[in-house]
Amino acid sequence: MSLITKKIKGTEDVLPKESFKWQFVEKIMRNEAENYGFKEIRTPVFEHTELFARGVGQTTDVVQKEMYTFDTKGGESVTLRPEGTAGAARAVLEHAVLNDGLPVKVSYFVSCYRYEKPQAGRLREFHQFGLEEYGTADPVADAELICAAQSIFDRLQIKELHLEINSIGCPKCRAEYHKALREYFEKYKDKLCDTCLSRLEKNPMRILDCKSPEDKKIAENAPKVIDYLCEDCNEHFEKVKTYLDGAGVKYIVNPSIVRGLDYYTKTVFEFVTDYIGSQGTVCGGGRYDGLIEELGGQHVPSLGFAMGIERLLMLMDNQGIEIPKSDTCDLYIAGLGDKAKLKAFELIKQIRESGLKGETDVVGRGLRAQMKYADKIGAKFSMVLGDNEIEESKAKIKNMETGEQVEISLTESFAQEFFQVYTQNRNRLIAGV
RNA sequence: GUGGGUAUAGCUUAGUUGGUUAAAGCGCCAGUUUGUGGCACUGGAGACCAUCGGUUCGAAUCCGAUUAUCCACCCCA
Repeated sequence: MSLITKKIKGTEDVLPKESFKWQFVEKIMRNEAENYGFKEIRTPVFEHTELFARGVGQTTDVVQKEMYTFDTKGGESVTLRPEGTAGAARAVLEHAVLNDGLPVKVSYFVSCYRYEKPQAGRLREFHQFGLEEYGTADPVADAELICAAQSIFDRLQIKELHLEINSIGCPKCRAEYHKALREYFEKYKDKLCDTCLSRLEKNPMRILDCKSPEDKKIAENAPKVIDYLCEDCNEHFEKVKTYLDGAGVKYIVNPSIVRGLDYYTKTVFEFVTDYIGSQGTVCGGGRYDGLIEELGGQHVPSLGFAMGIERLLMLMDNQGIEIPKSDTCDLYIAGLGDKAKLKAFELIKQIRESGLKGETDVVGRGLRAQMKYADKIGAKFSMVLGDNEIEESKAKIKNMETGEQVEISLTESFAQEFFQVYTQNRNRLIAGV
């Protein structure tokens, strides 16, 4: 296949037959975000490279080897966003949104870009829905945020998605912990895998979630973060758990949850499933008390999460969760002959102006083919329009499911009359008659 | 970046030990006479068998390379 009809590696098209799935989950996410008091924020796909380097962290894989970075004609380095948090934080800072009163709660739906090798649940262009909250250090905010994510999953009827939480402490207690970890793993230096050896220098916490069985064994007896949390962090974590218990949100504490982005502090969490292959994290987030300061603002304790839409959709698919299709057509008018086709064209416009979905033939098909088409697109009602109908100024509306026909007139009140038939039918459906 | 699997119509696949016009189901289009869809029937369009090269009288089939794609590591949503 030639280049011009080939999509870029790691990207995906959402085709007309499946876009309703995206629209459905987006709708629920936006709605639930509103219920929790989050307002949408929209930011550009690209930012100054420096933002991500500072915000996400110089040492992270995302920044070091996965960013789509390029120079503009003006010579500045810009980067396609690899995640949504940094851009949102930047916008909030730049426009002094924090002055509008705290907390500031924002939601977003964004495409993200990372130059990785594609596999199940991992794309180069992917989509995230996220919530961010700025200006609260209270553990109740952590719990509320997690609740919001849980509510979304509940409304989407997702099962077997486990919430795992942990606390990685503040920079102070984490430094202590890193030290202890290094001391511990030094003893097993000759047994650790190569990647873990380099982690020992860079970020020893990552050794904890190494998949290698041998390393896992060694990590089992490694010092736990929880034991190294300072009093403040420990109390915070305990309270988060208490609030979650209070809200009836089930979780397990997993000390090996680490999170790969530098900005996280204290509470971190993931929603994990084994329904979608090895990339099982559908949602990840936590607290990032230092981020706003890192970007040049005041000390503003904040937190947030992001969920991967593609992974979510894959999960729902694999669990056989049916997503309701939106109605495609309320009335199809089949026209016979030039005169009738013109009339059909006029009438269908009235239907659309009345707020309903209407279609008529646009490819020049015969009656039978038009009826087949009406059936195929799932039209609720159909109407045949020929010379007879025009002469009598009356036509029959056919219920495509029951075959039942009702006569209505082709006057200016056509759309209203159809609307009556339409609502009567819908009411009967609701009443279960 | 490192491994492994797979490449035949839009989709799912068949193609027997290399042997003439590459097959089926679904989907798509048209028709089954007089103005009504679903079912059924008939017909049609649609594939240089991923690409390039090699072995052979002859390759979708064997060999090699390339590309794409999938899966895993790594990393993360």
